Amino acid sequence: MTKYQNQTRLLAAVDCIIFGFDGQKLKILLIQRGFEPEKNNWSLMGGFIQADESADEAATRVLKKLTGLDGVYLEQLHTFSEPIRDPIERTISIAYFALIDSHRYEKQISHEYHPEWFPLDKMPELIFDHKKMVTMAREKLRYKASLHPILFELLPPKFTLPLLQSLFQDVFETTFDTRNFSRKLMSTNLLKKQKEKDKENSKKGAFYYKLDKKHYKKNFHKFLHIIPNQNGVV
Amino acid sequence: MTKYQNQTRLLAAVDCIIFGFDGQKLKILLIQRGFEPEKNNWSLMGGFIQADESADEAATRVLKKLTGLDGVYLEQLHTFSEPIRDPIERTISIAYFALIDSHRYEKQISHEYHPEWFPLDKMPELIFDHKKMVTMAREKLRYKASLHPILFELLPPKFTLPLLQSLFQDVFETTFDTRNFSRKLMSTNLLKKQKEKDKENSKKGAFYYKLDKKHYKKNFHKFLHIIPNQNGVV
DNA sequence: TTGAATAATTGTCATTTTTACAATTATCTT
DNA sequence: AAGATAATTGTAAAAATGACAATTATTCAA
Repeated sequence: MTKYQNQTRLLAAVDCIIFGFDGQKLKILLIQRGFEPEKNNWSLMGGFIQADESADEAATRVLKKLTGLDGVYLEQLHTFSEPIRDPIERTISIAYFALIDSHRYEKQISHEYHPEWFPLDKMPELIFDHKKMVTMAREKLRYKASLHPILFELLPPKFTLPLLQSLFQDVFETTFDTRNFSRKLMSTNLLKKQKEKDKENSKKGAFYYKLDKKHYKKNFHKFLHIIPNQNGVV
Repeated sequence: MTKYQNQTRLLAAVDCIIFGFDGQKLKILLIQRGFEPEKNNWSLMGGFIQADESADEAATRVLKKLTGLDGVYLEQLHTFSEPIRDPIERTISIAYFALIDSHRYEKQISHEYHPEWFPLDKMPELIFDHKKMVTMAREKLRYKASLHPILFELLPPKFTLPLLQSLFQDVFETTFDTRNFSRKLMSTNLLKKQKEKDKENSKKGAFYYKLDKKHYKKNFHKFLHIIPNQNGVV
């Protein structure tokens, strides 16, 4: 059979908004673009979709090329398709957001792209419409995190309650009452208390917790409202 | 500057999952495809993205072409990009879901595409991956509707509480206690009681309500949990 | 006119969840 | 042994939810 007639062909790319948490701040991973136009300017990690791969596969490939990581939380965010978003040639971009445990990442990073972590309030100018992508990713992260336990994807396998709370506080730009936060999280039955403590960050030490993986997968949909009034959350 | 070298160009289309409510059942609008392949088989309404338009614009155009309607609730759902989803030529499809007041629609329908409403449990076979799109759209509709007041988009400007409840019940495939449902909806302050009643459907008649548009836009994010336990909702 | 039929409307109480608020505990350092 | 630091834990009031059925407005027929 013949091809479709008289239609516009265009390029399709993926771009990844990669979130990480270093124990202090939520950050995103940016690279310096390696080719023209906008060569050496800050950009999301991305790449063109190849003839034999889906967008999901392309995003997974691109993410692995940069971080070396498999099995990363990756979710399609939105497709950006303004005709002139890329000045060289029409390219639509399917944006994905990824959540990674930055400790795992440190060991395997590819330095080929000059990647760097930026706190969200200290991001440089970005090429094309990447700023808009980041904004949308951030909104979606908040939205999902207020309903589903996705923020655990940013943490190492063992983590303390104070660390967990500081992550939530940073994501939502607010503070929580320790007692209420702890109770809420415990009520999910997602956390398994360990016997060891983390003694690095305090004298008393804080108990480690692990995620109950089975419970996590089973109850991903029925999480809870972390944020009482979702002001400004999309 | 020269174009990007050695990359695959492909076609980009939009497909619309159009939901409507006729007072009885939630339905979706399907058409019979007008060209090969799969000519005359049931399909979502769609079209190729043109050179000068974004995906949003394409979806709006396609929707208007079929329904004649402007200002319809339209939201990007997901991009489908399997390499072989269209056997003729590689085409990625950006799927949108639309919510329309089917009363408005009836007056302006285009019969060029042989459109027909189908209840969700009586859909015919669909071409390509359109079944998957519908499934995802339905999940997203439930998900959003349990958190945000989007179902009003399916109703005429004036509607009764019994009608509203039957819509919710159909979407969530459950029943609600009338007293609790009413209390919950009233607590949103989204509804303005009218003085007239609908006498068509009962002897006593049910009061009409209108949506408080200002409140609606302002508080779209802070709706409520209609569904007590979101079992099976994504 | 009255009574029966139909469907809409409204109220209460027990339970659960949420929120606000501070004292106690474990450990290290001096 | 005392002081410093940060983690851990409890309780009571308020709000939201869930489970339950009686009352009301209207029409139609006797």
